[in-house]
Amino acid sequence: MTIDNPKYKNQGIHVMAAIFTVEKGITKILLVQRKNEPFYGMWSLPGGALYNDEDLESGMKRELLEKTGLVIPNLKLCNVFGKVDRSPCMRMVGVSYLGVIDQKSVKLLTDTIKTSNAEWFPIYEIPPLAYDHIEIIKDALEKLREQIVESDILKGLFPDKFTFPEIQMVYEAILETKYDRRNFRKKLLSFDLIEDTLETSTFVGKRPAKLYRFKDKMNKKKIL
Amino acid sequence: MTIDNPKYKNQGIHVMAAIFTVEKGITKILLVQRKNEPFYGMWSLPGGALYNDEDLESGMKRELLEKTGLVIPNLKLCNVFGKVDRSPCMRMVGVSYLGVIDQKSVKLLTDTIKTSNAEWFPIYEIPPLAYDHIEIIKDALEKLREQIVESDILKGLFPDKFTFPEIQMVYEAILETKYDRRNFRKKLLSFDLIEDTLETSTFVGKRPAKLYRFKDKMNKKKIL
DNA sequence: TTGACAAGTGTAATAAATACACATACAATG
DNA sequence: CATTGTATGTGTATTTATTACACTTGTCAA
Repeated sequence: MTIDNPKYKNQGIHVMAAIFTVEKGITKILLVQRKNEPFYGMWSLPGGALYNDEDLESGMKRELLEKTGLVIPNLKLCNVFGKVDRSPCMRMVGVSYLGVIDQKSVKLLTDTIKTSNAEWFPIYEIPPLAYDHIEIIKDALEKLREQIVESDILKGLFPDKFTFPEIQMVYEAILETKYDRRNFRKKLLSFDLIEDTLETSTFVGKRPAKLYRFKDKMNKKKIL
Repeated sequence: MTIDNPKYKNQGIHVMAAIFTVEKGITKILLVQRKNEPFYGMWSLPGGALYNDEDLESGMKRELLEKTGLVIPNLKLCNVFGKVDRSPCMRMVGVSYLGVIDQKSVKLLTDTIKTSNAEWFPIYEIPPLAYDHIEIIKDALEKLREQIVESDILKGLFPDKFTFPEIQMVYEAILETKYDRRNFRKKLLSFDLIEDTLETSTFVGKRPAKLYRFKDKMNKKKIL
């Protein structure tokens, strides 16, 4: 195979990040506003073209930093989008990443070389998006819902310590359900993902809550 | 972004298929032998470069057909491999697919324009492979083990009818465990994936077994 | 008809998931 | 300083799912 064969020419790889947060019980996603054609002025997932000399994940991290200023600790490969017509200019295969972060702990860049804005949008108030990004978000949200069960992806939201009421609220927001306090605690502890810090949150005027943190190791899920 | 920017030039997409079968209790994978540099003479997963004018999955199907003669009914997107140095010539991002088929029901092409052979290899007797294909197989096998539980991916092995002893043997081969006959039957039926055909296998001289088939619809898995 | 062989089936014991209510720690107030 | 409000923490009984386990049935061949 040679680079000069027109069958293979003009291909590129696009990396995009679906970064979620939960704020006051509302699940939100990070979008940026485009400053260039195509899709000038429209909102889209942060991302861009992969360079030749960088790994996929490095490219994703660079793009995220350039367009939003964020560094996401727990970025996970999510999916591939390969329809011929998904990008109007050249042939781009899209690779999506999934991440979670605490909205309050970060400051977004709101003007960069390629974007004129960056904002968190509630997942039920997403504006019209560039490319096939709305499909990519739907897919990423599904994956997020699968992954918060028995994975440490929520470490992005709680890099440090958290209380049970806090993390339960996040589960309920993302999965759109309510759980019994006692059963939720029992279940989450059984996953062996988190541990007691022996500290308590000295806090708002009610009974203080115990503080937990994510463990380093992960547990294996058994099948059948 | 423009095609002339050298940062983005010389990228390509490689599609590869990890096609598994089970024969007499042995899990096997389909490999082809390369007829060209790089990796001349070595075995590899069937696959090749994506054309500009085809969707990812179409490209995968074309490559599979060209290199092995196979048409796999239930091909599933598996993973993406994006390390810079994974291909020695130009920058190629790899996309893997996962499939299952009945070895007995197909005839492999053993000489094509790019390959000099195609063979089923037991997963514990895989020869040295081109590129990072051994990693891709390990990953695909993990995914296969996840997917045969509560998905219809084994439809590829049993496009038509099958008996419980037959399908149990396949589960046991892939997952490398043994299951109790009664419990296995109860479990598989509870997934709501298969149905009784009301026929029996008129067969080898022992008690005839009932025949089942995969349903068309699938069931949803609940989380937490 | 009888024996060998693999297929079919049900139930008891154990483990997991669910439903549910009261006690406790802090802070603000009288 | 006692009382009240509020959100946190905890245990147990019930139901459901999983696991372990043994005998009966249909066909072929002797």
